[in-house]
Amino acid sequence: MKKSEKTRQLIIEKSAVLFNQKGYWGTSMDDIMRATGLSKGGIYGNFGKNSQDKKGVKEEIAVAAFRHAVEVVTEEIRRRTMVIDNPVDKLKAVVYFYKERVLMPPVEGGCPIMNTSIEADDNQEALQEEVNKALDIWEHVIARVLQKGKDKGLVRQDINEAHFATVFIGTLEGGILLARIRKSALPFNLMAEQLLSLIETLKPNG
Amino acid sequence: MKKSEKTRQLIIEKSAVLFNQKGYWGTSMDDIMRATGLSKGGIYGNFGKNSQDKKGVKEEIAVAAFRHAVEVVTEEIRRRTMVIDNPVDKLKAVVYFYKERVLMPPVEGGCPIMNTSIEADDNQEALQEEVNKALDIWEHVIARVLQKGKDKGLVRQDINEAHFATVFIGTLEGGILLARIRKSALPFNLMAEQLLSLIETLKPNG
DNA sequence: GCAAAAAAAGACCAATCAGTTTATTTTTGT
DNA sequence: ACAAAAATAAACTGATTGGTCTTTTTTTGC
Repeated sequence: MKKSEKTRQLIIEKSAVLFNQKGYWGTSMDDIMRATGLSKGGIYGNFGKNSQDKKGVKEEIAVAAFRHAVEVVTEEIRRRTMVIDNPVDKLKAVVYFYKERVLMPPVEGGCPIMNTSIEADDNQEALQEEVNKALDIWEHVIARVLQKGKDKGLVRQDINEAHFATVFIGTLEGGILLARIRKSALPFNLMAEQLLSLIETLKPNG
Repeated sequence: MKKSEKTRQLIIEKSAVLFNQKGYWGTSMDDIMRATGLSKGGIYGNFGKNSQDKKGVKEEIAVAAFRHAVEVVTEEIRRRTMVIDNPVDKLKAVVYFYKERVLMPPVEGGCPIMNTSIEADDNQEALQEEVNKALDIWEHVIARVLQKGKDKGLVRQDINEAHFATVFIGTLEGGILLARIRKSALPFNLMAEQLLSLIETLKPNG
């Protein structure tokens, strides 16, 4: 790994936390310099290289940081759920994961999808698109789990996987939002209760 | 009504939209000047009056703007629901309202509670507190509707009003978030479906 | 180990930030 | 209608914004 790639990674990792905590407009290049210990040259020398001009380096970093933040979260969830075979238990494990971590999220600041989507300006198309991509992936992962469950006869055939995935994510996000406002896990736990009942209804012969 | 009060109201109304759309850090005093057609003097002359110095006028406006935005939303919902007596139908009407308005919200930019809570910095205690107050009121309103329903025998006695209120709001917010990311009402409608079923379970003798 | 290339430091830029101040206009109470 | 008071305009402040540029240092390929 070249030096520049290491530095790039450092910038991405440090700024991912900054952006997730303080938002895009609340984070300055100076913040990123301080967090990485780099100078202007160190930052601008590693970003904006492959584009005609360096206008928009901050947004370029924000996009890379967002991708990284999502990757960190998904990786932690993957670690927790990959050992679980049963699709119903797998989904429950995701809920349990969030129950443990709503107030101590993998990336400080909360859910990157929620934070980024809400703050992303209309002219920040790149960021908006990244958010949509991340959501697409999430929904597909859940839908695939359900499909496999159907194939094995562990999930009812009349379930619409895509629709279930949307409700699953929406309920989690709603719970995360309230828990963060209240600085308490209780609101999330109430949402989780609903979600766990909903997951139960996936089982056939119920 | 004195002139200054009219101007104050103008500033609050215009900046409520700005803050809800572009966020606190994304909105500048210049934006507010342009939106109101006022100069620096016009803005700073009407805010920061009752405090020792004028440091923090922007946040003072943001707090007033947030209160106003919440008031606009609640007023619209009140208009729609006050004619409904049955508590179950009343809650359903709230869901219907959001179904119609997720992509055309009373205040452009979406739900002020969601937007403000996510962007509000840790040092912006005033804003955080306003968000919590607004959420308190919302939860109490819903809880009171449920309590009245219990009194009339239209709602099951074993329902925890406060908990139900939290799940109600959380599900709405989760739906709003996804709908706004997708720029589509579909995700909200799926969440609304769940919520309407949940509301049905409030009925006794079910 | 050395020259070429890459990376980083840091001074610098114009633009913009929130906020202040003074001069002028408008509103107000009489 | 008029004087006092309130409201507003607009020039100004110093700090900070994202980004550029030149110089120095470090890494790289041989």
